[in-house]
Amino acid sequence: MSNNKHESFFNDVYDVVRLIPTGRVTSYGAIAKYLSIGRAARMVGWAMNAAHGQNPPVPAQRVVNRNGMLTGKHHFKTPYEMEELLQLEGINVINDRVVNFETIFWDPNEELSL
DNA sequence: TTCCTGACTCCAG
DNA sequence: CCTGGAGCCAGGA
Repeated sequence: MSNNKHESFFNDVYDVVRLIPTGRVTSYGAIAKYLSIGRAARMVGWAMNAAHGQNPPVPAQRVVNRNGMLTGKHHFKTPYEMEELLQLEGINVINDRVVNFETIFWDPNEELSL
């Protein structure tokens, strides 16, 4: 990943998100921890806010909060898009929450070797 | 410059 | 189990 400060921070986040396998999800906090910014999980969400229109695309729908809830759904084109994208990838969502979250959770801190 | 607001988490009651 | 406060840090007013 890059060495620069905040400019590359967004790109670092995007890179990690792009590595999330189809059918899996991770959390803002897990990404923050992986990027060594510890508790600044909000920044990951902030980065997602600017992730629209990136090339290659950033699968922001695969990033949810620590409980598997789709807290960012309102930031998509429509409030249903996030859920729909996940369903297309085989991820079930009920009541704004990822079903079987614990099982399909993908932790960059474990899946990616530092 | 100060104040406020988050696509978050953790911890104390 | 639920609620509130604090930490986090970048931007906008």
